[in-house]
Parts: sequence; structure tokens; C-alpha cells
Amino acid sequence: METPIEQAVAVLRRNQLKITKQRQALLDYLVTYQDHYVAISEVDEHMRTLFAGMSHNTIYRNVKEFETLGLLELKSQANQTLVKYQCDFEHQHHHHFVCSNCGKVTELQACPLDEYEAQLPGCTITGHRMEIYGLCAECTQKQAN
Amino acid sequence: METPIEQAVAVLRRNQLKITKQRQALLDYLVTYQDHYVAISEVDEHMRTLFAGMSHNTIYRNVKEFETLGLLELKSQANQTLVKYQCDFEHQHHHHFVCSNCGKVTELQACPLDEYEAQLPGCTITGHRMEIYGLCAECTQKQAN
DNA sequence: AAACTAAATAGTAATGATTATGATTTAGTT
DNA sequence: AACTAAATCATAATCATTACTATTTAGTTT
Ligand SMILES: [Mn+2]
Ligand SMILES: [Mn+2]
Ligand SMILES: [Zn+2]
Ligand SMILES: [Zn+2]
Repeated sequence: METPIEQAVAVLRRNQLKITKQRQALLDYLVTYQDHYVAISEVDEHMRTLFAGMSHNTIYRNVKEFETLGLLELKSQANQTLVKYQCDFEHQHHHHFVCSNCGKVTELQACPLDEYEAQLPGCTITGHRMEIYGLCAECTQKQAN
Repeated sequence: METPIEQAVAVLRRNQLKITKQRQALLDYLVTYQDHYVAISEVDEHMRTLFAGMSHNTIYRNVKEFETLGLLELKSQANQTLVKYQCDFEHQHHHHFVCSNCGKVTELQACPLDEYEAQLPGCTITGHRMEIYGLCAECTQKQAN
């Protein structure tokens, strides 16, 4: 059974990208964000303390490259880019529920896109985003008390 | 029949906000973006040529204030905040199709939220976003030729 | 109509995330 | 061990946005 990092490294190999110690360290850190988003700027800050002198450029470039390879999920929020390790490496399409208190990300089943195609005659649909916000069950519990 | 700007001014009055010439000019400009998003930074740039010396602060502050009043719709994209004049002042909840070529925004009917509530037992849902991307009918046509 | 005052704006500078660039290093290959 | 394209470093720049304080003004009161 492959670990998430082994899977990611395999993807890098498959794409002829070099396995540098910087990329290893980046994956090691990002894999701790499998069910939470984190700001790239925070990743940047962390990597540079952990890895003295690591270049901003290297961090931002690799995060974006990893995203195009399907290793990470990105989203834009409040003038920042947030990143999360990909939920599932089979890239099966899905949507999220995000807790606005603790940040926990939950995967949702089903996709609403089909319902809308009839409303867009003549259009070409290339993508979509859906995300639900609120308090997870745990945070809802705590809040009640 | 009230114009969109008259409606907006009425909302400002109702909330005891002052009708300044800066706010008037801002509304006059933003009302031209009823079916397209525009970056706030571009609004800022435009307002400052049109209105020499207008403060960045004033522009950003008012855009955000107008959003909380329901006059505008905001979204985050590529480290910028985009803004659009509200589609309909009754604030009826809806979603958008956005053309990635010409930027045209089309309102969609129906909301998929209900389908997901059963998947989130014990959670508190406070909001959601859904947006579909692609080419509008016009841009699909042009592309075909 | 003048005075009043809280709200709004101007003017200037700072902040912070991200990107640019050219020199140097290195992973993987030959 | 040499080679080389790819990756990283080191440094500075860019650009959207925010901060701060003095000044102005819209709407109210006298
Ligand atoms: Mn996911
Ligand atoms: Mn709308
Ligand atoms: Zn939570
Ligand atoms: Zn279009």
C-alpha cells in the first residue's frame, strides 16, 4: 500500500520531474493538510524556517506545479491562495463542505452540474466550483454548550 | 420605475449613509458592470483618473460597504477581489454561469443546496457558492468558425 | 442661513503576498 | 567523473490592499 507521499513522488517521476530535497520537504509538510486548507504564504513562511534560505520562488512555483499534476487543490480567498493536499489521488471529481470555525474539509458525494446543462443551450461548459460553508458536527456540538 | 442607481441611493439613505459625490461616481461606474465582474483594482484605477486624487482607501472601503448592503457581489480570484453590480435588488438567491472568454455573467435558476443537507447530519450550514464556467453561446459560436 | 458634528475623504506611506531575474547549484543521465 | 537541463537561490521589484492622521463635508440643528 502506497502512502500519499509515495503516490505523489510516483507522479513526479512519471512526469520526469526531479525529486529534490526541497520538493520532498514541501510534500512532507503539505501532506499534513489533507483535510484543511492552508495559505501558501504560511507554507512559505514555515518552509523557510524549517529550511533556512529556501526561495519564495521555489515554494510558490512548486505548489502551482503540484496543483497542475493533481497533487494539490488550490483556491483563492481574501487575496491569498489556499492549498490543500488532494483528498484522493484518483482525482475523482467531488465537492467540499468547509467548517468556518475549525477549517475541517469534508468531501461531498454527487455533483449538481447536470441539473444546469439544460439552462445553458449553445454554451460550452468547461468547469465549475461548488462549496458549502458552515459548522461541522463537532463545532456545532461545542457551540450548543 | 426606479433605476438601479436610484435603488442603490435609496438603500444608502435607508442606512443613514451620506450621499457623497465620490459614492455617486462609484455607483455610476459600477452600474456599467451588471453582467461582468471587474477587479476592484481596476475600479480604483479608473476612479482615480476620472476623479483626480480620489483615495484608494475611499474606493476599497465603499466597495466593501456596498457589498454588505447587497448592492454589489464580490468574489476572490487570482489574488484580486472582483466586483459586479448586483443582478437583482431583491437579493433573491441565485448562481452564475461565467464566460471565460468574454466574461459575461448569466444568472442560473435553482440552487443545489437541498440535495446536500442529508449528507451533513449535525452540521450547521451557513452558506455556499456555486459557479459554472465555460463559453457563452456567442463565444461558442465564434469559436466554431 | 450659519454653526455644528459625526462621517467621509485625502494624502501619504506601509504592508504583505506574489512575481521577476540572473547567477549558481544539482538530480539524473551519459 | 563529466555533462546538462532543470531546479534553486538571492535579491529586488511589483502590485493589490491597508493604515493612519489631518482635513473636508453631508446632513442636521439652532
Ligand atoms: Mn477534495
Ligand atoms: Mn448575481
Ligand atoms: Zn469545525
Ligand atoms: Zn462569452
